[in-house]
Amino acid sequence: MSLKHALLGFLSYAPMTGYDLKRYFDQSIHHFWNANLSQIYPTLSRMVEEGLLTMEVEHQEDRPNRKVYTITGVGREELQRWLREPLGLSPLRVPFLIQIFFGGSLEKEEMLARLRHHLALHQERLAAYQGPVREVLRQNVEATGLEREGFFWGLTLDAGIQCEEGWLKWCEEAIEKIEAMGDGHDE
Amino acid sequence: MSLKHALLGFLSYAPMTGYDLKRYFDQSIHHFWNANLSQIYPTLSRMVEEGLLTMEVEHQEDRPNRKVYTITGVGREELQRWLREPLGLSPLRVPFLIQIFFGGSLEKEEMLARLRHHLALHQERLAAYQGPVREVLRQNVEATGLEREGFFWGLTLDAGIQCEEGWLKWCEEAIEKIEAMGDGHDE
DNA sequence: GTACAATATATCAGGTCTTATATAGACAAC
DNA sequence: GTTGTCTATATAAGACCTGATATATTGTAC
Repeated sequence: MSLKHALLGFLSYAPMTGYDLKRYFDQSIHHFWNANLSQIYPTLSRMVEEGLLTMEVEHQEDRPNRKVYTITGVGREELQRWLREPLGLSPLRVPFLIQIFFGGSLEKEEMLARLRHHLALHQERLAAYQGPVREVLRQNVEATGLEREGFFWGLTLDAGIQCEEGWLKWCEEAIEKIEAMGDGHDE
Repeated sequence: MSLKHALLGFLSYAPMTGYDLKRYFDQSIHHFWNANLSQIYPTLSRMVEEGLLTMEVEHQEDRPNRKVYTITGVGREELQRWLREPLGLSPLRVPFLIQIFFGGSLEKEEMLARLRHHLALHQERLAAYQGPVREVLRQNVEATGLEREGFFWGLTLDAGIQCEEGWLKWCEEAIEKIEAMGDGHDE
């Protein structure tokens, strides 16, 4: 289970609450793995049962108590073990390509609209990766001083950018090909 | 729910059993959407309840009866509606990048091993897309005569290829960068 | 001729993830 | 002044998906 190991990873930097962890997810690995609080909380509880984490309650008066999670020795070992484990390729899940696959019955203009919309979404995402997302990463390296770690954080962002560039190129080529087609349902 | 619409898509070509549908999935959209039989069967049942499909049992003596599913008018309408619906970008889920992200604590050689392994997997997959997968697609177009549909089937395969090429480039660049690093745990 | 894989069909248990809901203070908008 | 949104914390219901299991025939390997 990858979520478990992502949580171990962040908790190997410092003890945190589920809410803190969610913020780290959103800030740093959101471009290749997301998680909801409603998924993080029960997973943390399970990890305590498994001995990977310990939990301490910090009382607060004005809002719900903070449950601070700390990684155990067993947790660190498990993280190290998993980091060395060879993983297969993760299957893709792209609903948009289902629309394309069965798009034979749509008119040419409708298909073009779909593709142009998708192109715009990927352009936006690419711009975010190259701008604000890269910037947050840089700030995190500066704030923590984790130079070596930061190098690998950057690598994952490079992967996201490479991916987006691939999608952009594909969208552009697909649009060209469809524009070159005859009108209506034939070519 | 995308699975539902993928099933509607295939059933818009011809009536089929769950088992048949699984074969189509594996043959044609496997590179961007997969589904198990254990997921397909209950989904088909639900779709009958929703009025999107009808089911007829064909008795067989030597093996379990065939349950043949046929798309209804309502089902066709729902498919057409969905094909025109703008979709957001699907979030990526790449466990391998979690390993990279938290890989700062691994030795250089261990990281290189991870990346080279991953590179080989993507090379394999790219070769499959360019060879056998493309060939099966061509045969399906020939067998069905669905020229226009085949064009869109091909587009989805192009997307898969583009994606794989992006990954290959990323892996190669990452390997170069890490090789250029000093030994041990620094810089 | 016996073991193993593939074809053909399907269910069930359980794990993962999403969506909706709950509480409560602070702060901004209008 | 009240509506909305943000910070901060968490649970519950249910949808979605994976992995294991079941059965019976046909074909392949040794």
